[in-house]
Amino acid sequence: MPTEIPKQYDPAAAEAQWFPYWESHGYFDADPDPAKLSHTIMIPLPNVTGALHMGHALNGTIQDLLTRWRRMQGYVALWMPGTDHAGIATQAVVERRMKEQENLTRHDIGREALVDRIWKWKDEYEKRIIGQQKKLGASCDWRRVRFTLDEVCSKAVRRTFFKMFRDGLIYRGKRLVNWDTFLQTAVADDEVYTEDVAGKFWTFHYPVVDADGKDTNRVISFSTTRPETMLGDTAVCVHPTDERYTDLIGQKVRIPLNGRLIPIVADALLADKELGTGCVKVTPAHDPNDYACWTRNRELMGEPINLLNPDGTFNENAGQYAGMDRLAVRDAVVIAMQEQGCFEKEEDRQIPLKFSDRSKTAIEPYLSDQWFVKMDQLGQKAIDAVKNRDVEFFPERYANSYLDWLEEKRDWCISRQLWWGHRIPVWHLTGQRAHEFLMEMGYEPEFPAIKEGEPPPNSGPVGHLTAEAAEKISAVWSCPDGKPESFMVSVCIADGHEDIEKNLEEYGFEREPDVLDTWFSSALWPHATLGWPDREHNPPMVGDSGTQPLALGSQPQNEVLRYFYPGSVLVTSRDIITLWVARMVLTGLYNMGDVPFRHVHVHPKILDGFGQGMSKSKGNGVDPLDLIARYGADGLRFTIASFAGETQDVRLPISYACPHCDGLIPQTLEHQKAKPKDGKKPRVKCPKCKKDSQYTSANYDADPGEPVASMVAERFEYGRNFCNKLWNACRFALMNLEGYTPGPVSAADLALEDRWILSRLATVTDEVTKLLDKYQFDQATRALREFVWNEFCDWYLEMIKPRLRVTGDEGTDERTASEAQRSNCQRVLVTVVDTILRLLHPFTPFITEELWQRLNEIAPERPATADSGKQKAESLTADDPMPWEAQGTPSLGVLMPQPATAACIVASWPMGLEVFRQPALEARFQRLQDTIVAVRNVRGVYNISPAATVPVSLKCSGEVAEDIQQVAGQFERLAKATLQACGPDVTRPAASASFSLADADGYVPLEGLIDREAELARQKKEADKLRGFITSNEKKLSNSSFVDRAPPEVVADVRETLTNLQKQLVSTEEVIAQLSGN
RNA sequence: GGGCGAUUAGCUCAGUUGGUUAGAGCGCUACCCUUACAAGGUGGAUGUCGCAGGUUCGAGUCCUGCAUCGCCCA
Repeated sequence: MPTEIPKQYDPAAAEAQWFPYWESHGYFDADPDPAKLSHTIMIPLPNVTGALHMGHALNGTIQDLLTRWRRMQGYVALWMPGTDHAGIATQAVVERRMKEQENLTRHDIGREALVDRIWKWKDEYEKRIIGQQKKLGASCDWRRVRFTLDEVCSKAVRRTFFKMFRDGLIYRGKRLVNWDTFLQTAVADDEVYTEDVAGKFWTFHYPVVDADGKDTNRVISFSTTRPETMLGDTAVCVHPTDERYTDLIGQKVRIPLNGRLIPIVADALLADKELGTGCVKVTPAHDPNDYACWTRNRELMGEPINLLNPDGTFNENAGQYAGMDRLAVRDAVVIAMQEQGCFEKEEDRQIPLKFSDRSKTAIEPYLSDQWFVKMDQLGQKAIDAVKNRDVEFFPERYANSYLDWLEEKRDWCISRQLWWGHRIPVWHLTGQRAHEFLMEMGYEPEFPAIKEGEPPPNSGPVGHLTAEAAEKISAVWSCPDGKPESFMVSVCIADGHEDIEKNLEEYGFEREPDVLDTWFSSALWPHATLGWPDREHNPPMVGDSGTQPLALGSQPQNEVLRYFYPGSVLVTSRDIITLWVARMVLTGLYNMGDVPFRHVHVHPKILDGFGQGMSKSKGNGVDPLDLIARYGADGLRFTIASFAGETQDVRLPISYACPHCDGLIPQTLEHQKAKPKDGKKPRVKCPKCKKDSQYTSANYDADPGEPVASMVAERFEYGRNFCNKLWNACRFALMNLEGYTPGPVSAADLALEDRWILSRLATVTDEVTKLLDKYQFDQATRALREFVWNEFCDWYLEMIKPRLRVTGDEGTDERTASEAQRSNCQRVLVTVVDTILRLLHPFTPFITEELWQRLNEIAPERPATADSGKQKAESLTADDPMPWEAQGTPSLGVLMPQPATAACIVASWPMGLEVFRQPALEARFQRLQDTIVAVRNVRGVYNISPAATVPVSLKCSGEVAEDIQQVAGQFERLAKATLQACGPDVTRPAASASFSLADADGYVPLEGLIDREAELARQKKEADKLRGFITSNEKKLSNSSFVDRAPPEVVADVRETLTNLQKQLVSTEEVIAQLSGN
């Protein structure tokens, strides 16, 4: 049976088998269990715009790793899956495709039809994304998958909006926004990028007028890159201390284009004496800096003048230019200024221009009605949460970005002029009827004056129409000019009151067309997904017909929300710390009164081979499925985990694998950018077989049936090779477990190498556990890889081979002893393999499950320490220390057989191995390893045939000799050498190669093989190296400052090192003398 | 302009509170298909730790300045 194990690990087979197994056995399911602690991770919801790339794979790997690890530790570990509707991004993708393929705009098909199409898109990509996550091994509770626009999340959004509206935290105001004239919506700052484009820099002047409005002989010059905005100027601005202009401050100038008179104002923040003419025009409606200047000087300037229609043409405020596109107006205005004699000069210049990330068109600053959330109080609470460490960042430094951003307390613009999203639940009515409406509701509204761009002055408690209705309906009103006909009422309706909505609409109210910013709904993710605001029923799961009735407790209540909130850790990338993390904290505190998670782990970003972040727009994304197909999910995961440290981002050079010969073609920037031209898809040429082929691209799909060069990243061989090594180590173990019987292992049964490997195992277990606690996954993978490969495989497995072989004839004493030895050895081996599989499971779940199941067949009961085999946490409550925190030490280092769990995924995290830790033993063993390596070194240097056995003698103390003798038998296997002599009286045989270690000198007689000159040279080189070390150590010790001021243990260390080095040098010099002498 | 980070072997990266003459994987190289593993084994070569100063008995590590790159915010 054991011989059936293939020599190579087949990831695809394991993946296909074990994921459905886990899922169907309910191992991913997380249900409240008061007897255990919860561990909650909310997935940073990927958006449904497109498929996942390697950045998501890294993010997902870490979350799965943490979830599996905590599950093994005995927590009820919930990893909540789901996706984000990603308002503008998704709508833009669907609209673009519709335009390309059918030449239709959203206005052609209407709101309902467009939303319908986007839902279809969402269904397709949600399926694809979940498919990718499952391939990666994501152990989410897939029954709980959520979507930000589903019923549960929508209810949370609606409730939050209502609460904030009622509490006066939401207001509508005029604001300068980034306007996308193509998509005709405001876009957030983070959806905008800046690029330098070739532009022009014009200088004009305005005539200064006198008190009667007549032109004086003075003019004032200024420069601009956007002359068309002159039509909306409300002032020109100079620096208050600029002597060229001080006498003009307070006077007026005439805009030649339309004759309007505007003031000359002084503003130290906007005007710069050193720059250009020192004077700038002010167009508050179309420039953020000008707008800021206007807010400082509004009484001098009057209202901002908006020139723009939503589509980018100019409106009636532009006078004769109304209806023209803004760029056409620009040309016309320059000509008009020339004709008026007010043109001075024109230069070519690179101009930084903002573009919409969604439509790739230039952004126009645009004054429009938007909804805002006030950030003063909400923001402060979120700041406090981090300052008093209710929320901690790992690595710590990222708390700065969070705090700096929140400190600005900039109100959050939450409205988007889109059709895909949560429609704002506010109904408006303007005019007499609106006034009557309030009267009917029993209100005597006053006529407060409202200032543009400011929240309504009474937006605080204005809203409650009646105390009884305060949970359902809330309103604000405004009346800028105090006349009943300009009375405007905005009513917000809570969720679940369609009757009131209907009544309002019958009364004449119209619903707000805008939808909410996507981040508004994702901000609620940590509590919305758990069913908030419903506190009586658990949230429905996939396939449920309605809400879940609850079994626990006599009162119906949402146990899921109670149990899993707040979450444990948020795992994310640093670029959304402000956009998302801060807002989750803020809404969590507002809705739940507690933070959404205790820890925020910020992981590195995956860059391409050129140092660019991966993104859909750059076309450099790599589909994890391509890499999983080539390297296996575990290989991918292990490699990814090895990237995840706290220092920096990681580069991933990509190649394409030739479909004809598997030759590699390194990816270039051109490959990333290339798009089909004249119906032809770009191709790559293989340098090896010279054939060309289409290749995988994020920009388009390859033609069906074409051989396609897929993306590969050689760095993942790291993980793949490791998995294969593990596979073969376990294959060896399984092949040698024939006849295994469970039974106790006592200290007396342990060989030196057993005690060593168990000690190392205990040390590594401790290290890995601590590293995972600190989110240092890279170091954890290194520790594990090194242990498994360089200690377990390279040394332990080699050393136990003799004990696994049964010798002696049937019935003899030798046979009996050999069988007993084999049996003990098998038991230790089983323990070590079992523990390794458990330690590795969170990193490489598939292969460990596969091996676990195979191990279960042959060794269903395995020796373990008293503490290590049980699922202790089953009887754990929040008040108990977690098992790995317990200090209790089992009295004996004895292993007792215990039944293994049915699956690795539910095995317990290793613990209780501390009894085996023997640092002194590890040090002694290191000495043996050094000796073996030195012999190998001699063999290598002299190129001795691997078939030839060499004799070795060692000169060392009696104590060391005792250790060496214990493993004398291992010299043959490990160094193809026989230990001939060992002890203080050993002398150097003639014609031998030598080596010198800290506590032993070794000689390898090489009659006929040794080249005396070569050996002499080698020894001289060695002596030089030793002298170098010695000199530097002596220098230190002769420096009195060092001896006086350095810590005593450091000084002692140096002394010891020096003594050893000197001893080695003496030995080496002796050898040199002998070699030179005879 | 402000903040954060990076710069270590040909490539990709580690390097804990400063303490031998700096490490890993890949690649390169010599030998080996040795009864777990060639996705492997045993050896070997490879570095002015971005530059310039400073602190210190001692600096890849701390400080200052400079250069280059990346990200965030204005």
